[in-house]
Amino acid sequence: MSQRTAGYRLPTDWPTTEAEATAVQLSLRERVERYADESVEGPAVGTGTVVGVDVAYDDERDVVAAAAVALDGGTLEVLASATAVGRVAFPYVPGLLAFREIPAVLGALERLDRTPDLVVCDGYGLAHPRRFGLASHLGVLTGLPTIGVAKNPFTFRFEAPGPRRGDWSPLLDGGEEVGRALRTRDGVKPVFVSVGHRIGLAAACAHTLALARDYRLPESTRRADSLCREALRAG
DNA sequence: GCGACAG
DNA sequence: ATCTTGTCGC
Repeated sequence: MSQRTAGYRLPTDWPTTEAEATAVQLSLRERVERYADESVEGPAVGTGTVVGVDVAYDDERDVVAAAAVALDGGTLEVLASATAVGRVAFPYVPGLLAFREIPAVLGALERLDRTPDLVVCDGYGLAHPRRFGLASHLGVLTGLPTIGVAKNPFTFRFEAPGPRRGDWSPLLDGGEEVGRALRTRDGVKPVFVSVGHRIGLAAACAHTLALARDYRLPESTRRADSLCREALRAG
């Protein structure tokens, strides 16, 4: 026992400075469960409940809105969704995105009446300056399997993958492979996949391809993106 | 010191 | 992230 029964909760000591935030990352990264790249452990592809999370901001009003959308991993149909609106908890600082997004994301997950088999984040996991991006952080705080699917290569390098859907190339930080540039649509620019918690890199890419069946981005993040924007207007 | 920099 | 219409192309 002890996966979670009482909901997700935000640590009471949420950082307010960059130094504190960085220290938290260095500490929590020890708690990430890493699987081998080709590991078949973790959530099965094409089944179960996949949850996409995303956040939208209105810096004018200092308001943030998050959304969590649960999809059927096989049909990609929406099963349930939830949103949370609050105050911006941290400024945007490259490498510290999690401190800005996670408070609101946990609120939305809390209100979601489903237990995710996998959570898909809009951003990075392992592919991070300190190997502890948004997806890694959310995974550690919730205990759930997580992956990060980003739209930009951040500070990393990569050779263009082949032109077809499914083609990929290593995403590199120096000589270390921290993720993959994965083509989800023929002839369209790739997305950048990295593992968060309790999943391997090949499985993370397989899930991404299954979710990005009709568009470049995973259906989970597309639904979460539109929903949090809608919630931002309303809230 | 300068430039780059997930969302 | 966000400011923002139409438009070229399959």
